[in-house]
Amino acid sequence: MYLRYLEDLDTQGQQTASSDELAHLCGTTPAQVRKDLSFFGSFGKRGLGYPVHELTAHLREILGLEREWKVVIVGAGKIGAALANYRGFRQRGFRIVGVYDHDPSKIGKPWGEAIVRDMADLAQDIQREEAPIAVLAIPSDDAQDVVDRLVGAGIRAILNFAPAQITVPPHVSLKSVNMAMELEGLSFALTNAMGSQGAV
Amino acid sequence: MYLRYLEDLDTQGQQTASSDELAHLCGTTPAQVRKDLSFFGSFGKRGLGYPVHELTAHLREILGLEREWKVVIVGAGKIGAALANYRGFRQRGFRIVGVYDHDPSKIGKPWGEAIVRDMADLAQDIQREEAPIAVLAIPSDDAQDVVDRLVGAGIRAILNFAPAQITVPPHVSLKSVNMAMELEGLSFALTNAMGSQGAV
DNA sequence: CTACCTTTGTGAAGTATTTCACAAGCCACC
DNA sequence: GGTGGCTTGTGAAATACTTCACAAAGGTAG
Repeated sequence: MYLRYLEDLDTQGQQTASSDELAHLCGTTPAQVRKDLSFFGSFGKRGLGYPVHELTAHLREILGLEREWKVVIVGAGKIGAALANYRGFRQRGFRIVGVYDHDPSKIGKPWGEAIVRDMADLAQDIQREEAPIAVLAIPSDDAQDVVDRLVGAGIRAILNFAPAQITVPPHVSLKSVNMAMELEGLSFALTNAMGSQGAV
Repeated sequence: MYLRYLEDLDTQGQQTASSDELAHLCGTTPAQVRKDLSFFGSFGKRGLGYPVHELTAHLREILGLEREWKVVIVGAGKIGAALANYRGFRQRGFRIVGVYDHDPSKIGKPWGEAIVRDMADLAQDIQREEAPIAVLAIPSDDAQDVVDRLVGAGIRAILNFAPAQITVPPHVSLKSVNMAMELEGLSFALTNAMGSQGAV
C-alpha cells in the first residue's frame, strides 16, 4: 500500500514524505508507518522524512517486484478476462504467459494477446515455461482438483478467486479473494452498527 | 466463512457439527470457532456440537442476509461483467438493480438481464430505487469522484475494485479489493521466506 | 439412576499488534 | 557554530487477539 502512494508522489516529483503524510494517504497512523518501515530498515532522515524515490526502490526490492514473474490464468471466463485486461499487472512485473480452460468451445480462440489453451496441457506447460504463479478463476467445484494439478506441476503461488476453501502444501503460497464474502461483510455493517463505523 | 461451510453441511443433511469439525473445514482452531460464535450468542449443545440448520439461520440473520439488498454496479467493463454474472450474489440476497457507465457506446445496450444506463442518471436512480450498496468497477482516476456522487445520492455501502484509496464519511461503509496488491503479496511470499510459509 | 464420554462456553494466560512518548539526529537560519 | 523547529527510530505501555484449560452440561449405555 505504501508503495502505491509513494509511486504517485514520485511521479508528482515530490522529494520526501513524512510518516504523517504517508499515514494520511494510506489511512493509518504515523507511528504505524514508522514501525512498519523500520521492520525492513532505516530509510528516513530525522527532521526531513522519507526520501520518496529511494524508498520506492527499496520497497519494490523488498516485495520482489524488480524481477518479472510469469503468471498463468486458469479459467477463461469473465473474471479471467478482467484480470488479463488489467494493466496494473503488467506494470508491476507480472507477465501473463498463458490462459487455460477445459471448455472445447473456448480452446484455440484468441483471447487478448494470448490464445486459450487446453487445461490438459497445463501441467507440462507450467513446467516448460516455469511460471511460478497461477491465478484461479474457475467454478468452486473444480478448484481443489485444479489446485492439486498445479501443485503437482510445481506451482509456487496461487491467487484464488473461487469461493472455496482450498488447501495447499506448506511450500506453496495461497491467497484467496471471495467477492460474495466481501458483500456479506457490507451487509453486516449495514445491518448492525448503523452509522457508527466507516471503512471496514 | 462459517456460514458457507454450514450451508454445505446443511444441504448434505448433517444435523450437528462440532467446533473441531468446523475448525478443520475453515482452516482455523476449535477454540477460535467457539470464541467467534460465542460473541453472538450460545448456539451449541455441550457434548453434541452446534445444530447445523439452526446455526445457519442464526448466522444469516446476524449478517443481515434474510432480507434482499439492492445493488448497483458502476462500470460496465470486464470486472463489472464478472460480478453481474456471479450467481453467488443473487443466491445470497443481493439483487443487481442497475448497471451504469459513462461510455456512450455502452449506454442503452443490453447487459445480462439489465440495460446499461447513463452514469449521469446514477444519483437520481439510487434515490428512486433506494439501493443502499454500490459496487465500483471503474478506473482509479474517476473513483473518488464517483464515490462522492454516490455518497451524495445517499449510498450506504461501497465495494470498491478500483486500485485507489478512497475516503467516505463515517456513516458509509467501504470495502476495497485490490487485485494487484494481492499478487504483490504473493511475490513477497515467493521472494522471502522461501518454502517456510504456506497460506498467507 | 449413575458413571462416563463428549463438547461447549469462558475466565485466565499467553502472544501479537498498535500506540505512546521521547531521545537522537537533521536542517535551516542567523 | 550554536539554536530551534521538525521528524525519525524505538523501547515501553497499552490494547487486541488467540490459545489454554477446565468447570458445566448433554447424551448414552448399562
